[in-house]
Amino acid sequence: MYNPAEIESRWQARWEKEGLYHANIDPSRPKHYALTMLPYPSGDLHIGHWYAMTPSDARARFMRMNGYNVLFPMGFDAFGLPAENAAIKLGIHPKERTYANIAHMREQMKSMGAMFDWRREITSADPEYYRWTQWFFIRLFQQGLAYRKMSPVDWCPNCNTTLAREQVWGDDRHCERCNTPVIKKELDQWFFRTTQYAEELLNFEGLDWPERVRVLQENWINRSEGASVIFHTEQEDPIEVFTTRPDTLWGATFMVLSPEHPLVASLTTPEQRPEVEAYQGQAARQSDIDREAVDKEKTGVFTGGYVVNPVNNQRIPIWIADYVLMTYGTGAIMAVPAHDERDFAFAKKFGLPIIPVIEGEGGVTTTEEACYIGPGKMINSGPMNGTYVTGKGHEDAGMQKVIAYLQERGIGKLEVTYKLRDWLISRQRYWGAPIPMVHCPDCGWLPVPDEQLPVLLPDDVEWRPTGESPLKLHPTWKKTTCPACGKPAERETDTMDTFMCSSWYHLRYLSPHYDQGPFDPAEYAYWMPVDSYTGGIEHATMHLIYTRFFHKACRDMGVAQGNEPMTMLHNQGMVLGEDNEKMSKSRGNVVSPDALVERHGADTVRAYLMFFARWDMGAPWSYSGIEGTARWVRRTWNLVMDAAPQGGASPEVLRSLRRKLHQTLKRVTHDFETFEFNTIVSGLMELLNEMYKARELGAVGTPEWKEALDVYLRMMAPVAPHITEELWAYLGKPYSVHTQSWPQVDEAAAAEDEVTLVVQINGKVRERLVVPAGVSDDQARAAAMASPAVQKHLEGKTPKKIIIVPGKLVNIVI
RNA sequence: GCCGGAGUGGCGGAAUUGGCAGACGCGCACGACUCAAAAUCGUGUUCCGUAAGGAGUGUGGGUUCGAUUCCCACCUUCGGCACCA
Repeated sequence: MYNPAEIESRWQARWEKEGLYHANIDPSRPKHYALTMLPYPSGDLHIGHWYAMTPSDARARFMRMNGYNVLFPMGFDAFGLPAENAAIKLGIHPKERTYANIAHMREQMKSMGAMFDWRREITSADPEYYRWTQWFFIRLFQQGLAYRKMSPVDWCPNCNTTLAREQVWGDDRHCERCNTPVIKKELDQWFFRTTQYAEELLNFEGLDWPERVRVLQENWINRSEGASVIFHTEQEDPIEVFTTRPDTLWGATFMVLSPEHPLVASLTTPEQRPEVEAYQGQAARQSDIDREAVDKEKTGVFTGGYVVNPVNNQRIPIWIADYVLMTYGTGAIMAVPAHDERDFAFAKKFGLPIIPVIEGEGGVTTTEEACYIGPGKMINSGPMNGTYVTGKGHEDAGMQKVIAYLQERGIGKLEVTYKLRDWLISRQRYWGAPIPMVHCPDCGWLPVPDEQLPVLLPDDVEWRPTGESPLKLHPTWKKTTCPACGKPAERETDTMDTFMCSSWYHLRYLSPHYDQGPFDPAEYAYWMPVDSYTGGIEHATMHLIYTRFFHKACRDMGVAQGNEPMTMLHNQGMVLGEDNEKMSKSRGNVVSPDALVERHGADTVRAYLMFFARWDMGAPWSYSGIEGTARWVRRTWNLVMDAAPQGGASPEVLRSLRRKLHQTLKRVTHDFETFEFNTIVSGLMELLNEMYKARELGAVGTPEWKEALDVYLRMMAPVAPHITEELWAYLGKPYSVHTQSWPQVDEAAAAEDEVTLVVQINGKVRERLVVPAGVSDDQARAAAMASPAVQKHLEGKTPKKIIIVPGKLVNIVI
């Protein structure tokens, strides 16, 4: 009787005791660093964690059986808001709660039977870990990649903290954690210069990553090519604008500044001042939601100031309008209403002149009614008249000509702009790694000396939210002395965004207790880079951009090697509830892995998660569906354990058993390589069905049968590690099945000796003929024509044409 | 609006390169075993049709001897971005 609970706990105990999954440097074997994104210790392991981790584990096991020395570590991304929020609600210290959750989840994870090397476990909230998070912050600061800036930031009034751009979601711009609409707040904050790597981050060379992630990152970074052009006010103040359409410069009839633009105050004439200031106040009070509504009626105010268009010396008015954003480009635009929809709408509303400067094919251009934004030849553009432009990027010859013209006259130059912004690191919260910086009234901002790291997070703080950083309210914590002059100074009281912790965790796994640096260089040299990274697509524009940035910055400071930290990436989809909705407690559709393991065993749960959907797509859960996989696992057990007829199998039966075995091996091997877990399981199911048939026909006891069992168990081992280990031992084979090598395909055995030849007439299947494999085209044609069914359908007509796909198909065209 | 993915039986899904659509599993139906039920085993299961046969991979076109697969247009849906100059 198959008893998964007993088998699984017994083998797990033995594997752990004997260190079966310990990964150590071994120069004699090729390495494989398999990494799956570490969980946040929310309290309970979710079926989604199983869905992410167990197929990744199976893949890691497959690689191990293929001769690789595999590192497959696990840890906890333990800092962060939810722990703090939950703690506030329940009155339990975040640290206490987080570590209790970790203890619980670690035990839950062990029930997966995964090949995690627990000796390498990390917890990002351990001082032993965040000492090095702080060390990296200081290195980035020393590289000039960390800087402080007063800036308007997205602030969640419920979480009482700042949010990065990607932590603000949806049309109503709400907090990703608590759904509260965010507001703007002006704060002095730490930033990392991710923008310095914008161009390099667009280069995915050598990365075996999904197209989807690449596109998301490209859109996020959003490179646009154009020119920067300098205009001068009548007071000779320069105003720089960025434009992707320098070819339309002759059509610029006004300029628009963002209401926050620094020059607005000095440009505004006394008579316009009241109106301008009122508009600025109104814009400041408006949330981004209102400001960014696309179809919103344009608003704006004339400043009273003018600039001169450098190409034609036209004097054009300067307006301010909230459709120009301070956070993109230079916060100022040249407005060309004739060839930009937004400028067109603005000009129409405020009665500003519209001058067409591009004429499309057939003389099409902008009229009072419609704005023409397509390609064409330049008109009304003085020396550039007649130049053909597409309006798309630097590669356009017309564009090059225009930019060259601007450059010669010192008016403008080639420019590339990115939407990517610098990474806002500061969080006004308690449960995070303290930013290791000290502010001295005389010396300014200085890093905490390395030997004083870690800057410990104190336990005795008032972590209930006040809108101020909890560390600021601690009576003594922030008081220190200046590392340079020794005078009293204050610590930075903000903590770091947790994405900082997860940007380098793959390095800490290499040597989690190493105290001479963030990682042991010998371990780094052997294991890095990560060969296979798996995790959710939701991290495409956050974690995966940050960790790439981090790696490149480390490379440039000589701490890391290579251009990329993770060479291969695969994303799993999401397991939805049975109701096809996202799982949530409030919907009551959450699937508990613990209950499933108790009922079916981990092997069945693992197998079902691999089988029930394409891994990269995900699908709704089905409680009845898992019965099928449970049946398969049980049938595997019974195949080995049940009494069966001995002997009597014909050579044909044995031949076809071997054929199916090696065909399956070929397929399963391929599917493991390409992360197609669902067809791995279905392939094994098919093979099992064949083995049952062969067993009924007396195959048991033959060498073919023994080979089939051996290979079947090896193939199944990565999917269902416990039952295969048990059956492997039962068959008297050497411990452990998981250290066996992956079987080799016998191509000759896998080859078919008969094939089904499909005969079509005008593309419709009319006959299926079983013929020997390797049949010649002539033989195929003859066999097809000889078929009575074919003759019947030919109705005596002569074929016009006969197409033959060797060994597969004959299509007779009449 | 822009970018990307997806659309195949009652359901989850399969189909190396343009060549047998629906593997595998769920569910369902019938049968065996059983006093009975569960479990297990067997058979069947895209739709229409008694059958011969016909239709069929979101819709409409196209290329081709042949299209789930390639091309064009569109619809639905999911995800991302969105006054980005």
